[in-house]
Amino acid sequence: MELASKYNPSDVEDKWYQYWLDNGFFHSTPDERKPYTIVIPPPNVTGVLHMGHMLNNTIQDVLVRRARMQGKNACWVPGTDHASIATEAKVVASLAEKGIKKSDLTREEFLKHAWDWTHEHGGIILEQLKKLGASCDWERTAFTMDEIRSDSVTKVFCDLYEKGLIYRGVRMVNWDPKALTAISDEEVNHKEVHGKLYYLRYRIEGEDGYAVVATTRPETIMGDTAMCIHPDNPKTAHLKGKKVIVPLINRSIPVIEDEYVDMEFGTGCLKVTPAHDVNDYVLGEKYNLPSIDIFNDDGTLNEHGAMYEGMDRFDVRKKIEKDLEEAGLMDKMEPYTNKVGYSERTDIPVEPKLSMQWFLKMSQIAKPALENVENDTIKFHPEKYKNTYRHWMENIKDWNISRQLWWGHRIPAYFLPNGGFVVALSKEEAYEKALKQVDYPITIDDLRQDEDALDTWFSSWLWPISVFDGINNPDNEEIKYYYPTSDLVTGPDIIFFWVARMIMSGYEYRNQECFKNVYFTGIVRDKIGRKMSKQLGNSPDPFELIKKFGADGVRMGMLLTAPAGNDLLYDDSLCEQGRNFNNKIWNAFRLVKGWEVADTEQSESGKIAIEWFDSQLSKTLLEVDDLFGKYRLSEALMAVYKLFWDEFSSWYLEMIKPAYQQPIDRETYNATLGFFDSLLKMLHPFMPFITEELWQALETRKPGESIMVQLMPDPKTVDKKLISEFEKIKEIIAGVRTVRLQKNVPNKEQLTLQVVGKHKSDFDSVIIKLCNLDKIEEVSEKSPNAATFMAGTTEFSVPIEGLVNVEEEIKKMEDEIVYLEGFLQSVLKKLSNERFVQNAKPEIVENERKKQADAESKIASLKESVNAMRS
RNA sequence: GGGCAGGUAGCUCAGUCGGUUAGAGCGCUACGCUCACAUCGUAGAGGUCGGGGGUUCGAGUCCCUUCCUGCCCA
Repeated sequence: MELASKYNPSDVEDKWYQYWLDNGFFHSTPDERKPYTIVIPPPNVTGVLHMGHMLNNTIQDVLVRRARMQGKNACWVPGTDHASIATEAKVVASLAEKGIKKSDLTREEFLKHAWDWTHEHGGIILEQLKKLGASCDWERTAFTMDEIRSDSVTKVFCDLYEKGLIYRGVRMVNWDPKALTAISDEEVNHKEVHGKLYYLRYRIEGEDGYAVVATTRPETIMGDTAMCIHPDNPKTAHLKGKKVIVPLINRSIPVIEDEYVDMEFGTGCLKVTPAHDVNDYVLGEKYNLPSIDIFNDDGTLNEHGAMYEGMDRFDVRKKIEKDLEEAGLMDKMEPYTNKVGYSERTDIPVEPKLSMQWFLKMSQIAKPALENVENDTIKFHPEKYKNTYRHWMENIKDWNISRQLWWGHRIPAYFLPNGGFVVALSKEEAYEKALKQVDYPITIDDLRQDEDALDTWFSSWLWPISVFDGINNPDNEEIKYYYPTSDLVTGPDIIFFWVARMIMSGYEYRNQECFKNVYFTGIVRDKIGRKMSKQLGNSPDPFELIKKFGADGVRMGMLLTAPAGNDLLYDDSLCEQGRNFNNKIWNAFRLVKGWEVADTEQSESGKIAIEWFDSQLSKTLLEVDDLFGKYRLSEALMAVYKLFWDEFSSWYLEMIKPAYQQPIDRETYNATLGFFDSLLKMLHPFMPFITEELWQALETRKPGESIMVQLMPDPKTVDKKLISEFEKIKEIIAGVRTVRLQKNVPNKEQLTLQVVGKHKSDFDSVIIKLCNLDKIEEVSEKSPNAATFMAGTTEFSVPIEGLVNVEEEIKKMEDEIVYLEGFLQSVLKKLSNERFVQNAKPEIVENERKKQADAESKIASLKESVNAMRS
């Protein structure tokens, strides 16, 4: 077989993915095996794959493939969510390009456009995942707005309403004037903004003089309905019981007193705008103040804005500043930094706004969700996120679940002609309920369904249940088999949006955890730590990367430096490392498959190599198991990487490698194929494509066979003694190599190795082979013209006629003696300390004694050599 | 302002119960195109663990304090 010296991933990746699909290896149905389930964090249906998805889905695929190879019935459910705000915004924008305004369309017409858009762009991202090798059960692909999921959402809404957990009310909400919808508290990002603090003069009614109010938002004065002072503040005491005049519009408002006012801040006078500030809203409620809403939904001022009607809120701020100055009503202005809430979706400042919304009461359903994370029924990796989670859960607020959008699940509430509403699964059912509720004649057409849609998270929080249809059919076979799911892999940025709420719905609807482990990935950043973003243009195109480094290379790149929860500073060199590793595997395979096999007697070094590597492999298998158990995937990969590259390629293969153009004995060859088989299996979860390609070429396979459905090798007993003895052998070999390098002795020139004193010769065949020696001999005194080195406590020497500079050798040894004596001193210091000997554990003391003996023996032997060379 | 996480080699990170003169990968340096691989091989250099104080026979590890970074919340 002729194999190129470089591995070319693009030759094989599509072929094997198709093979896996054709053989149905990704598909799962319930059976008697143990289930292993992951539900994908559904990406936005109209999104495209970015580096975060690459990381996240690589991790999921590694977990799923490994579980499958452990004999579990692995099921990875893919899907997308409808992302109501983002998608609606995209559809509105695309319609605008065609000159169509959303307001000119009916709801039905708009939704048709939205579905068209979804069908056109939806699923691109899932196709992209296939390039990465994702072993999702594509037959199960779900969408948050498909029929099963939509029915589940409606059902859950009705159920929670029946339970009294959903209510409707006027509340101050975060209004996004661009998306034209309310958003939840979690969708607001607070940013520091450099602005001004304006000191405005409010004339006191019926007398001369002003009360000065400090505000960052002078444009809201038209909504003022009171001024508030602290009852105990002497500075403002003269205002008690008075009325003041709102600047420019000359409306008279009362002065109220409340301890809420911070006496230190500004002037001690607070303007109260109940319609436009959360805290003012509370004051308004308390003192029964009128609310004057001065804004339209799009952030322009309405008729209450007086002369500013129709202008945008930020334009008004500039204009009113001038107008106030001209009117002599601006006392002063100061630079000021404060925090402003921005919409996560549209990145514009959120407007606090009073509006009628639907809310879900959280306190009750949060309880089991908190408890079961606290008691590790659901484990977080890394654990530190438990803190974040606890903090949020203990301070939880009701969830605003309505959105003023069309794209999404419409709220199943139906208004009655003369007020009131009913909540029902369908309009027909609503009509039946309505008939019972009203005492006047109505027809079904008199019912008007709420215009609003539900928050997207109100559908994704059901995901682990709804993908198995566990809401509509709570007793179906699939939900019973696959639920609770095993692992969830997601970013810490959606711990509240999604993770916490899934946990709640899990307990509410299954009375059980929805997953056992949550693996929080880091956020992928660029080399210098910036978040990847389109604006910065610092995000690589995943497909260019796959083209350049191969899917396996990119997967490895993503994993290597991505310990859970740590941000990943992405750099192309990571994928390069992955690609290089693939090439290493490829070439190791080329070497092995290139050998001619003969039925000759097994070589001594081959025998030793097999015995040693067998143990080494088992040792790594156990390590990898342990690391996976702790979700330390990058370390698990590194363990396999080192096993393949260092132990297998650099040591094992060199040990068994036949001489040039010589055949290898069959016994050694077969063992090597066995090792290769095990190594490929260990590597497969990380690098599915190359491992399948080579596994198929390792032996003749039957159609329909695949490495991905093989079982992981079982670890055998690890011979620790053998492994540690072999580590010493490596040291000796490295010593000889160093001598060659330093003395410029080419490899082909045979050398003799002398051991000063006793030497265990079991591994001599290996040392002789790897160092190209003619023999290893024990000597009582080394040759005068020899380069020397220490391995352990033993001194070795390599006689090299004419190449050894005696002074240099002596200097080298003297340096070594100085170091060892320093070391010995520190050991002796410890041992001469009575308290150490008394208090430390016996094995620690014993170890120090051994160190002392070793150091002394080394020093003695070196001194002897120095003396011998001097004489 | 409150809370959380973290500061260990040039970079990214491990470091368990306090116990070898602190580890890995990458990068770097020197030499080498030895017939699997230069996407490689061999060898090597490189940290005193953010600063200060304390506990201890012994501290990267425990305590206090301080500085810095990131995240979350208000």
